[in-house]
Amino acid sequence: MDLEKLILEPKYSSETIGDYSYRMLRRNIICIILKPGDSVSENTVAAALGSSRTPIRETFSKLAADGLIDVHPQRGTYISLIDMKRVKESVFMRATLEEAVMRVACAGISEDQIFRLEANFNQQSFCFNKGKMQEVFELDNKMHELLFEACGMEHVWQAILSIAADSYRIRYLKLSAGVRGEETIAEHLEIIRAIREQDVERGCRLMRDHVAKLDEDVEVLHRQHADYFKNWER
Amino acid sequence: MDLEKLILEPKYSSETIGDYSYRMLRRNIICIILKPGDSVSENTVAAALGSSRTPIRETFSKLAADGLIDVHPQRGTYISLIDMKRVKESVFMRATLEEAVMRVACAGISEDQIFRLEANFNQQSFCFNKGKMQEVFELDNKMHELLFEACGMEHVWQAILSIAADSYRIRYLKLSAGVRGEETIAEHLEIIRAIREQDVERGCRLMRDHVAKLDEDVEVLHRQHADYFKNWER
DNA sequence: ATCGTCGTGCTAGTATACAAGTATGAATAT
DNA sequence: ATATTCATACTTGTATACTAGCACGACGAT
Repeated sequence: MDLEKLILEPKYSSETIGDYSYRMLRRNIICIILKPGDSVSENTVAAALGSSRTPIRETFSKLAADGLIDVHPQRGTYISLIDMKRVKESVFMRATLEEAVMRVACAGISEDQIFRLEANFNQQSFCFNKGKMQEVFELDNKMHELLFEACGMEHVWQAILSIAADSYRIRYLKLSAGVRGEETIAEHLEIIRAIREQDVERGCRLMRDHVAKLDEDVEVLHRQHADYFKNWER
Repeated sequence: MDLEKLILEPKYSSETIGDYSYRMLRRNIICIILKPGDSVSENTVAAALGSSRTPIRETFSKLAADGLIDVHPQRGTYISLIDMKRVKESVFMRATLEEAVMRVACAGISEDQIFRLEANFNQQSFCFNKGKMQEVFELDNKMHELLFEACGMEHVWQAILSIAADSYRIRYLKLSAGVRGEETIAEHLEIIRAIREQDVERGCRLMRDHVAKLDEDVEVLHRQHADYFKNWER
């Protein structure tokens, strides 16, 4: 185990150690700093973050619920492999729900909500041109969250997140590999335009296709890092 | 706080105290033994279950994620009010996803899967006639889980569960009040029949209506227990 | 050389003690 | 009678110590 390379942002003074360690660990797992199969232990993480085991245990419990770690009592804990079965289900779920939400959004959301989406897109475009892919990644996620929020579906987005962690790892790998960066942003622009023009059918189709594209072009990832995956069978 | 009336099933020897306490607390909250607004504390629960605070803390963390308790640091923890906003989102999500899953199921699932659904229905009907509403409640939930499982969507069902706790409390209240018990079971029969006959459109419509009916006839609950709810505005 | 035994060190699960902040109510001053 | 102060008890957050079980390697018997 090798936690020196952990990316550690500063801790907000208001947040508890438990919240902080969850934020950091989740981020490091999704960004493949902690690699699938790597071993972690409550003790070493606690030491790396300069805390005791108690708040780390809470964090492990949440990460296990996310499917990001596998806890084997009395044996050890490991960063989970990316489960393609889970990814497939996550894509099905997102495609279904985001289409339904697009139907609501295209029926009409407030001008302010549209502005927020456009402002987010503006930042995405800017960061992409500057090569700040980490920021693009987070803005992408945030844009979808904004859409659910605009439709009063915050909790539905939370539910999606609860099984989307593996999809995030794939999305991050693809972004790192330079796969489908520009196209993705272009699709975002089209989606926002459909919302503005209240073009329901086009918007739904765009969103359905957009989400489904997550598991396109993943073969190249599998070739490079076959040991990151499980339940691959395509 | 008044934990004498907690229903405590025996603990499986294999499960940890953390898992056991989560199972018991969740059950007692959903069955309104612990009432919305009631105060609970890590200490008193630990004492009631004869354990220390550590595993109870994990349980509290999970219950908070489910939206079943509200933790106020240094002040106290309370059984959360039933959030009608969350219920509304949960119904939207279930209606959308269960329809999509029905589309898969009606396209053809194995004979064995259909048998399991029918066996479950048979038990539902039996228990209902015997007045065993607690069992009916659990078989109802199980039936929907079986359907997702038959379509290879176990994780999607898990995601639904992650925001469905409040809906469960409502469903339980309705069942206790004798609201729409028989109709619900009749609908289950129709749904299974549609699957067997591979009648996609009828199956989807039945399921959509079935799920949406959760927030029908809830006014009577609100009249009886207005203090159980928040974000009521209908 | 191979197999089995046992000890050592690691793991996660649990118990307990302490820290820091909040609500409450009694005591006191006005 | 009312307002203020302050001690106290209770809350969750954190740290630490202990328990039980597994992996692994050294060592010895065969």
